[in-house]
Amino acid sequence: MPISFYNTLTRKVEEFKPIVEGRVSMYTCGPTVYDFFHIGNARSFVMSDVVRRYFEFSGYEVNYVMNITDIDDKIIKRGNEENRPSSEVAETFATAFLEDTKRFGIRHASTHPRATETMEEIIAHIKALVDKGAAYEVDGDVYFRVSAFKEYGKLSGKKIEDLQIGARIEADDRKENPVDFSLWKSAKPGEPSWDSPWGKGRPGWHIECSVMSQKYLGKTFDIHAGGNDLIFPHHENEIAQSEALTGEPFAHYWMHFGFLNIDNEKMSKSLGNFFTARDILEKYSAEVIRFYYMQTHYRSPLNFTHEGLEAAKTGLQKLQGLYDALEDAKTGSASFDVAAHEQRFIDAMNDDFNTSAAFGALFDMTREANTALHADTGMDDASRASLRDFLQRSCEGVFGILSSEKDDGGASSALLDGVMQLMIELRAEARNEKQWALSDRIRDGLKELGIVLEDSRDGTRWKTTT
RNA sequence: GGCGACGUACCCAAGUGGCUUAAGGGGACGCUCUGCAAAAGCGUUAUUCAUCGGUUCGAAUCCGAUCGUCGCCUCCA
Repeated sequence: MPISFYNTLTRKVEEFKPIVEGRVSMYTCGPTVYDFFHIGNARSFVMSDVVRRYFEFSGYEVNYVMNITDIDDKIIKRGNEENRPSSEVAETFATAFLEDTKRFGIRHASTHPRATETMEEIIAHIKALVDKGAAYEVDGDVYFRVSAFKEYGKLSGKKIEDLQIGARIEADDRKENPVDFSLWKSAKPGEPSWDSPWGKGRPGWHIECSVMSQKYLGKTFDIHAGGNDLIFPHHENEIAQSEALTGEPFAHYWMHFGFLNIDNEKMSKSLGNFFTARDILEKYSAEVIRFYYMQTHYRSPLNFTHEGLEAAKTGLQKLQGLYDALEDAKTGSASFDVAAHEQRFIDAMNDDFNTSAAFGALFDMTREANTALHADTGMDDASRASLRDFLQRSCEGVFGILSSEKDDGGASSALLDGVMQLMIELRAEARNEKQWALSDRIRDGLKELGIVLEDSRDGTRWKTTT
C-alpha cells in the first residue's frame, strides 16, 4: 500500500501523489512568537515532524517549510504590556521556539521563513489581489473580497450565508461584507509598520502564510498542515487569497492535527491548566512526551494526563530495553525475521500515519525479540544487526523516541563507567562468597543514587533511571 | 442556531462489513527465571464494542432513534 492519509479538503483518506516524483513539498503553520509554545502546539509540531520523517524513511526528499510569524497584534500587545519593542518580544520567543523544538527532538524545517523578512512579497501579493479586484482598500486598510472567490468555504464546509447570519462576526461598516477579512492593517501611532501603497501598516493575520509557503514551495505544493482549529478561518482564508490570485490549487493535501485537552478540559490560561513545552520538559524527557503523543492517532483528540505520561514512560522503557539489550547480547545461532515486522510497521504508517497500530507491530516484535535473545540459542549477528538497524530507522529515525547513546545522567561517562565497573566487580565477589547483605547494600545504595543493576547469567548491567 | 467529531476492558488506545468469539501499551494478580530482586518471558484481566431498534447470510464496523462527551462557527496548534 502506498502512503495514504486523510485530506481535509476532500474528507477522505487519499493515496498520496506528489507533484514531483520522489519529492514532497510541505508547509506547516508555525508559531506566532508572542509567548513560549505550549504542549498543544508541541503535539502539532511533533506529529508534523513525524510525518516529515516518515516521508524521508520512505525514500522521499522533503522540502519542509515552517513559518515564524513575527509581526502580529498579539506580539504588539505583549510588547506594550512589557514596555519594550514588539520586535524584541518577537526575537525572544522566536529564539525560544527554535531552542524548544530542538529539545523536543523536532528537527528544524528546511526553511523557517519570517513574516518580517517576507514583507516585500506580502505587499506585492496584496497589491496583485487589489489589481485583480479580489481585494479593496478603505482608508489604508485592505480587505479581501470574499465574494470574489466563488469556492470560499470549500475547506471548512461553511457557507458564506451561514457565516453572515452568525452574529459573532463584528460589524464593521467599512467592510463591503462582514465576512471579508483583513490583508493589510494601517498602523496606529507607535506601532511597528512598513511602507506600502496604502500607507504605513502591517500584514493581516492570514496573508503571511500564503506568501511564505508559495515563496519557498511554489504556487501549488503538496501538503499544508496545521492544528484543527486553523481550518477556519485561517486555512480557508489562505486558500482564498492564494487561489484568487493564481487561479490554481494552493495545496493538494490538507492535514490537521487533533486538539489536546488537559484532564478532559480545554487548555487555557484562565483555567490554570496551561503548560508550556518548557514546563513539561522539566518533568519528562522529550522521548516520553513524543511517545505519549504518538500512542494516539494524530487526528484524534488527546487527553493529557499525568497518569498517561507515567504509563508512556514505562512503555517506552520496554522499547529502549530491547535497544540496549541488542547492544550487549552475545552472539547466538538463531536467526530472527525482522522483515515481517517492518512490513507491519510500514502498512500501519502508510495507512493515514497510524502510529498507534505501528506501535502494536513494534511491541509484538519486541516481545518476540526478547524471547529469542533470552533463549539458549541466542540470536545470530546478522539478525541482531538488522533488528538494530530497523529500530534505529523507525524508533530513532522516524519517531525520535529511542537513543543509542547510553544515558549517564549528565555525569562524565568515562569516569562513571570505570567506577561502575569496579562496583560491579566488588559486588560480584561478595555474591560469590554469598555475602548477600553486602551485595544488596551495594545494589540498594546505587538505586537510591538513580542507578539500577540488572543481573543476568551473562553478567551485570547497569543503567540510570530518568 | 449552523457545521462537525466522538462514546471499545480498571486506565490509555488501534480496528470501521466476514482473516477479529476485538491489536498494542499501562495497571493488577498468578507463575518461570533469580540467593533475593530487577530485567525478560508465560498466563489471567471485553462472547463484547454507550443504549435501543433496523439493514444484512454476516455489524464494534452500515442506517435510524435515544443518552452522553467534545470541537469549530471569535484570537487559538
